[in-house]
Amino acid sequence: MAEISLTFPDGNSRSYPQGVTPAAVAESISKSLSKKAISATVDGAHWDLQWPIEGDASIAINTMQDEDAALELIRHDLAHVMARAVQAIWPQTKVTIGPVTEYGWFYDFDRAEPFTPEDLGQIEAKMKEIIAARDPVRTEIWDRDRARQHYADAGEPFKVELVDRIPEGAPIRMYWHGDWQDLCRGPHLQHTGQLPADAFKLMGVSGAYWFGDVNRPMLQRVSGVAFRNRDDLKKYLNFLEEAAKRDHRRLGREMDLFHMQEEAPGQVFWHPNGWTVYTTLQDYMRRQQRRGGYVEVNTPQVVDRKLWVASGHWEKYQENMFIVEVDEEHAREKAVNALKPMNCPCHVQIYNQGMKSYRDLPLRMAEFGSCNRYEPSGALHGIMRVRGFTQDDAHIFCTEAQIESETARFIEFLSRIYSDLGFPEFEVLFSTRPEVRAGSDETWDKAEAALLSATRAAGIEPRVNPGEGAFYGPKLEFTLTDAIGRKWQCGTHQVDFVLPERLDAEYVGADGAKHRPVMLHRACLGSFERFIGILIEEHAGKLPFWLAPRQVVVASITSEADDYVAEVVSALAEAGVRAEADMRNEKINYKVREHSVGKVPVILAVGHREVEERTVTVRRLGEQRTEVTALDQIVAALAAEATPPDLR
RNA sequence: GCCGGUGUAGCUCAGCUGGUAGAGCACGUCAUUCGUAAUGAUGGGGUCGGGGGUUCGAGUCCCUUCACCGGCACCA
Repeated sequence: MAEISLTFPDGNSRSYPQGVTPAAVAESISKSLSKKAISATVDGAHWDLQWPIEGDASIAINTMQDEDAALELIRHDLAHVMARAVQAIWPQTKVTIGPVTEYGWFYDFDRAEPFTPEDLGQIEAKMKEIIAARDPVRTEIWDRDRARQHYADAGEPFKVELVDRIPEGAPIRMYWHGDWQDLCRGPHLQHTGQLPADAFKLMGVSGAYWFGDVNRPMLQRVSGVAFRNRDDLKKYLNFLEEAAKRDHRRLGREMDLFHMQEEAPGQVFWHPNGWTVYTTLQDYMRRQQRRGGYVEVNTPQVVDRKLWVASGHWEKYQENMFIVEVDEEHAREKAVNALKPMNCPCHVQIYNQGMKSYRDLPLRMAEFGSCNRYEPSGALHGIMRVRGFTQDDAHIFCTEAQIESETARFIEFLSRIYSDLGFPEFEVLFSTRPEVRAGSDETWDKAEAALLSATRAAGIEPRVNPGEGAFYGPKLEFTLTDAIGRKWQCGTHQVDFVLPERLDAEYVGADGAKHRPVMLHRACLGSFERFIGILIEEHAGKLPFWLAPRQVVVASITSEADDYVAEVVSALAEAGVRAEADMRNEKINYKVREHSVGKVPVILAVGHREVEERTVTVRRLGEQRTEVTALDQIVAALAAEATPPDLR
């Protein structure tokens, strides 16, 4: 029999018969390794212990110490164990797919009855039984007809479809966990007893379309999380609790920033505190835009259908628009208007007033554009995904030759803003031409090259997202990562060849002839609503001092200090600090607690001593420590801190 | 939009198998003037998300509708 040579991680090689399995290799090394082994890595591929190795290769035997392999196997085997448990309890359930996710797995089932949250406990108990049974896992490769027939006989139509979808030439692997069988690409553990029975948890039930397609049946997804040990699971559950505490919907209420109500779903009622954050951020953006060479405009909310037809929105975006019909007395038919879902068509109207020359370009037109989109009800989420919002929007009208320099300029503009707002790091995604598109290949070549080279010139290598560009042009998307690792796409920069054409924008070139400008759609924050939501969650409500809605509370310890409290508050207000007095007849403990819960960054406590010495006792949010400081000193210090980053 | 869940006082939540709504916090009043995360007493506050039905009787059961939550789909 032919021999092959396997090279171990330490560099040593040994020869084995061709077709040897990693299980046998582990066995040949030591009894204990063969027990502990969970899988192998063969030439970089994750390899089942039962799969034969047919040629010379590098090999490493994985154990639970190898985190990546261990987590993948634990989660993947748990998916199978769960599906088995579900079919054991409800035999009529049809199985579909059960992949590994970031922290666990899910399995989609087809069953007439819905799973209830109470069912989860039962499923979990059954899973633990299966783990305790230490059932062996085995695998075979079948041919397509046999696999298809097997699933057809078993009444598993989804599996039949999966068999059909496996590409020609790829092995069709059948797996057994004990006597329970599933189609699976593997790899899997040796036996169910290798699963940690105390390190997983079922998290919930939800709906999911088969293959993500709205037109296909809706399945029931049961999902879980799993780790290598109980501590890791606990850590993860803790993390979820922490994330829940940062939830902007909860903090929005606790900090009295905004509320939402049934009568205006997906729209924000900004309270004084929240509106302070909003306007502070907007003031900052307005200064940045002026500095960045933009002109600011403002355009109508309710616009006649004619414009949306011309721009193409009526055809492509209508179901997302709020339509407003107006019955006018002498008109033949109702006037049909729509609330603007985007600002671009209106900006072109301003551009089109008067003849533009190439000397006017690039023309950077910004608007804090208030838009309304009829988002599907299921998409709404706090102030992050809403139906009424304001974008920090701008359109740059320029020539094709200016795309590159304007892109570079925008990336610089956005970098500074993100850095000021506490996000020095961001990722860039570059979406290239889709199948269906407007504009010539030559134009696309130029635009894509311009975006790419401008991004690279900024020292950023974008991740390419092939074919995901808009039909009207390629785009860059800018994504922030927050303090707990979640990603938020905020900024965007899109080239548009189509809208200037549709809305007939033109300029007179140096040659005296008329030309089409290119439009660049761009935003940094995206929408104020969403960005403020991100800021709240990023900082867990403890916003940077300059953005904090209530910056300072001056709290009296005894009512004899009231006059001095008022004096301190007005000194701070005079210096541009948002300060308020708390002269209520309450103990200082009570006041400190209340304002700490309200995330006020600085509490100044004053009693007899402070009145006499003209000082204040400073307590910063989250610190136990207090510090006595002279009044004029703290006023100057807080005034400096309250200054927005761009004015320092 | 789809699947599932939830909706009781401003907030967080209790209210068993139907018998006519309750706590803590918040708010008002009074007392207390207090040194860094809840002082005490006392008072007011709910057509139980909306509509319809079953029933002698509905917060509780049924239907319907709206909103929210978790996913899926969507985010040209």
